[in-house]
Amino acid sequence: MSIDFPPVDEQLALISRGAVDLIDHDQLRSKLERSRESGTPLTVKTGFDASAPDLHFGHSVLLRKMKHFQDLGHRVIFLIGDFTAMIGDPTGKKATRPQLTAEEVNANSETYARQVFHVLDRKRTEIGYNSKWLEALGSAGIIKLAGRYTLARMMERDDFRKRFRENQAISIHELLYPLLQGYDSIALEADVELGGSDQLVNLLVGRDLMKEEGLEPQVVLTVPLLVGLDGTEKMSKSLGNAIGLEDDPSEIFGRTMSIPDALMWDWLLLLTDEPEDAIADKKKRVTSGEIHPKALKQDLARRLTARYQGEEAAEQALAEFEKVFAQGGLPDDLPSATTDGEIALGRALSQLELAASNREAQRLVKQGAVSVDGDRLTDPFAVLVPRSEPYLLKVGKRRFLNLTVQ
RNA sequence: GGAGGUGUGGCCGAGUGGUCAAUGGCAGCAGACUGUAAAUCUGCCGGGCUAAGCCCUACGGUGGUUCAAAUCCAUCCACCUCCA
Repeated sequence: MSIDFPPVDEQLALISRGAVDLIDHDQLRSKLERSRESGTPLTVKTGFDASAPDLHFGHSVLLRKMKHFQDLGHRVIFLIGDFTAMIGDPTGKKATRPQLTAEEVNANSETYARQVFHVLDRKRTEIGYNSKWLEALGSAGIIKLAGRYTLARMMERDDFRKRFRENQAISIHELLYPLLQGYDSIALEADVELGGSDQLVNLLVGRDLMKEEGLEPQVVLTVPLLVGLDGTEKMSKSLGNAIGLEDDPSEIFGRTMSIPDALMWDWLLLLTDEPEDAIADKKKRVTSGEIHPKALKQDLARRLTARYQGEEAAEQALAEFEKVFAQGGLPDDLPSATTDGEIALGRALSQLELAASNREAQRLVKQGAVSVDGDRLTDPFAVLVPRSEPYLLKVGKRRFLNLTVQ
């Protein structure tokens, strides 16, 4: 069966949108031309490390790029590195990574399989596992593969060179990672490989190995690493600056609102399909004072929430956000709890998990972070006596609780 | 095979017998300011106790020396470097 592809220039524009590296452009063009003439889709490979348990917006940048290819009619392979997970990608690392167990890999793969389809088209995505061919390679195959690359070339990499120079350990198996990843491209006969910009050197190894194998080398396309909520570090769950694809609507909305204004432009480019000139125009209008940055950020937050949680939930999240933060009001559904008998304020906070510990609770109260029925209290030993109406506890800006004292 | 080094709170990193719940930085939390931002300023930042105090736990593990140990000794573990 053959497919009608959009004009090559149109495809190139969408593909290169937001990209960091494209190696190389002319080769991609000729691949696209051939594909269009013959009606054969390009094979687009994206490897995912099986080490990340939950997907977040950072991953979605890459997933969206995959989606672009999908929308254009190409064949997209979501390749789970279950075999390479035994090594762990050394890219950018200062130390050897822990090797995952088979169980961890399996669990993570399942999570992937569920979460990627928040972005990708389920019916048109192939999921692959590189153990399929890497296991078959055997030790002889791996030695042969290793023979195609030299230590000198491997040490051109900044991460390895740096570790070597600083007398940090580099295990032999780490050198195999890029080679095995490159072998994936051979096995799949990939036309294009996508990855984060930190993956550039790994992806280029794939190109080299393909050439040696007598195949047409893959085109390498990298996308930027999304900067997280803090506005400086790349988004990662362990840094706590991430938004998960499966987070609650109010979380997605609220966290998006918390990014620094300056980060909005990046996010617009990488997380939405808004045309680049439209983004530039908005930026100009914010600078000139014509648009308030908050309005723009709110719109972005609403759109992102809607994408993963639906329009309705997004509207609700927006309304609630305005009510709670802009107007100091209350959220719609307040959590509630009940205690038996009178209780000191500080104790109530720790027992009800509004604070991590008693000491923490007392600190918060003393710092003026706690209000009861709208009045700030600063005495952690203030007693909440039984009454028919619940007390409204507020800790900081966003922790609320309706407390009934019986 | 030989010689040496390192292991401190979420992270980095001081501290080499008491004044150390442990300097400093980052991260985090809270307050002020705002647009819930950012930047800035301020405070907090192991836990328990109705507390300007007391107690418990903590400096890789275990055991010891000492009135007193993150600091000394022994031993074990982990990691690293150099020489061969």
